[in-house]
Amino acid sequence: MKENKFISIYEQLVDKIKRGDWRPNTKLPSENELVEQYQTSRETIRKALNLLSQNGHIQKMKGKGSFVLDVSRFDFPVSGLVSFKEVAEKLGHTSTTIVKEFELVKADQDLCTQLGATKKDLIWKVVRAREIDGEKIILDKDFFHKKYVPHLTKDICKGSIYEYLEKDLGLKISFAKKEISVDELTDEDKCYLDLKDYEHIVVVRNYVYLEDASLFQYTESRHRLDKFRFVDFARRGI
Amino acid sequence: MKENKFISIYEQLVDKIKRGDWRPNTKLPSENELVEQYQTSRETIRKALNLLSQNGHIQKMKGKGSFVLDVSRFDFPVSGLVSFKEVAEKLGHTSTTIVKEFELVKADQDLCTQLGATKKDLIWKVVRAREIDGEKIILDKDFFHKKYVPHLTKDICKGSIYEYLEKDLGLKISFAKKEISVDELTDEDKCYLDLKDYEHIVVVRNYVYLEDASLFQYTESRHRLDKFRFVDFARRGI
DNA sequence: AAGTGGTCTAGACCACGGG
DNA sequence: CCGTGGTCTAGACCACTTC
Repeated sequence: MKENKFISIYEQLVDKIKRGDWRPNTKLPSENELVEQYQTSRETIRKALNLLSQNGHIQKMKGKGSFVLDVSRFDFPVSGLVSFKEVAEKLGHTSTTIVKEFELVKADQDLCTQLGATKKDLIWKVVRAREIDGEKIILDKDFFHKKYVPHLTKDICKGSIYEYLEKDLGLKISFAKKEISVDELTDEDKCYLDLKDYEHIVVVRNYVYLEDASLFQYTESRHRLDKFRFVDFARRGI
Repeated sequence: MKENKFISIYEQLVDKIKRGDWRPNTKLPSENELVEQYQTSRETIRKALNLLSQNGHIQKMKGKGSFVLDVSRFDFPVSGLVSFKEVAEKLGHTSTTIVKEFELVKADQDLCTQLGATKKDLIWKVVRAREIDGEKIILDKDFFHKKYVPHLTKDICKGSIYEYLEKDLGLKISFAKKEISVDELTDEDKCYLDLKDYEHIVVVRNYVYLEDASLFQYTESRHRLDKFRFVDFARRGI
C-alpha cells in the first residue's frame, strides 16, 4: 500500500499524540527538528502539521511552535458529524436496520428538484428504519441516480450502502451539502417509527456530489427529536 | 494593506468566477498558465487554487484540470453555517435584539463544566432575545471569561458582541465546536420568547477557542422549532 | 540575536487522462 | 505521447516571540 509521505508522517504524529508520547499542552519538536527526524523537506513536514491542525490535534503559533491540543475536551471525534447511530454503536448499543422500501422509480417532481434529475431518469429509492435498543428512531430515505449505481440489492441495503458505493463501485465522493431543519411528522414517519407523542421530527437533508461535481445522491435522515445530536468542529479559514 | 500573494490571487480568481468571466462547468487555465499570468511560482498558484476548492468554487481533477462549480445550486453561502437570523437579514426582514440580562456572575457548577472555569472566576452573562418580523424566536445566552473580556457594556450587547471581540479587542478565534440537539422548553424560554404551543426547542451549543487554544466563550442559541435552519458544506478531507 | 512558523521560489518526478 | 494536477525538494526571506 503506497502512501504519500506527508500522510504517512501525519499518521505517525497522530499515533504519538494518541499514545501520549506528547502530552496535551506540550510543544512538538520544531519543524526543522522534524525535518531531521523524518529525513524529509520542510514543506512536507508542514503539510503533515497542517493536517494535524485541521483535524484539531495541534495548534500552531507563529514564533512559538506547535502545541498538542487537549482533545479529551472535544468528547467525540474531532471532525465531521456524529449521528446518534454512530454514537450508539460506539457505546456498544444494539442497532439494526430494517429495509422498508426498495424499488426503482421514475423521478417525480419533488425528486427532480432535489436530485437535479429529469422526468425520464430512473432512481433507486431506499427507505430504511434504524432501530436502536429496540426503538425505531431514525428513518433514512436514500435516492440514487441509477446511471451511477446500475446494480443494487436489498441485501446491500441491509448493510452499508455507503461502503458498497465507495469500496465496491469505486465512486469517489468529493463534497456534500447538509441542511438541518425541524419538520412536522408525515404519515410515513408515523407508520415506520416509534415516535412516542412527539409532533415534530429533525430532518437532515444531504446532497452528495461526486468528483466530477455531479449530484448523484440525495438522502433524507429523519431523527426522533429526543435522540438527535449533531457535532461539528470547525477551524477558522480565510 | 499588505496581503499574502496567494490570498490576493485567490480573491482575483473568485472575482473572475463571480463576474462570470469563467462560466460554471468550464475549465480554468492550467496551473502553468496561471503561473505565467500572475508571474509567480506554481506552489503559490496551487495554494490559491486549494482555497478555491476548499470554499466550493472549483473542482480539481487530476489529469484533466480545474473546473468551475455551479455554485448557484448551493443556494446559500457555500461554507459554514447559516442561521435563520442571517437568512432573514439577507432577505431584508426586520430584526431587533433585546438584551434581557446583562451581568457579571460567579461561575456555578454548570458553567464550570461548560467553560472550564473554576468557582472563583468571574463570567459575563448576556441573555438576548432576537425578534424577527415581530416575533421573538431566538434566545441567545452568551458566557465569556472576564479575564479575556475585561470591559463590556449593555450597548455593545445590543450590537454585535462578536465584532467587538474580534475587531475592537483583537481577540483571535481559532476554532469552535458546535453541538445541535432538541431540548425541552425551560421557563426562561417561555418567558422570553414567542413560542406558540411548541413543547421543544432547538439548542445550538457553541464552544469557542482562542488562538492559544483556551476556551473563552460558551454560547447557547435556542431557536423556535419552525424557524430553525442549519446549512453545512463539507469537502472530503483525509 | 536566535529560534519559530508563514510565505515564496524554481525545479524535479510522478500518476492520471486523453488523443 | 503530451498536458494535467499531486508530491517532494532545497533554499531563501519574512514576521513574530523569547531571551
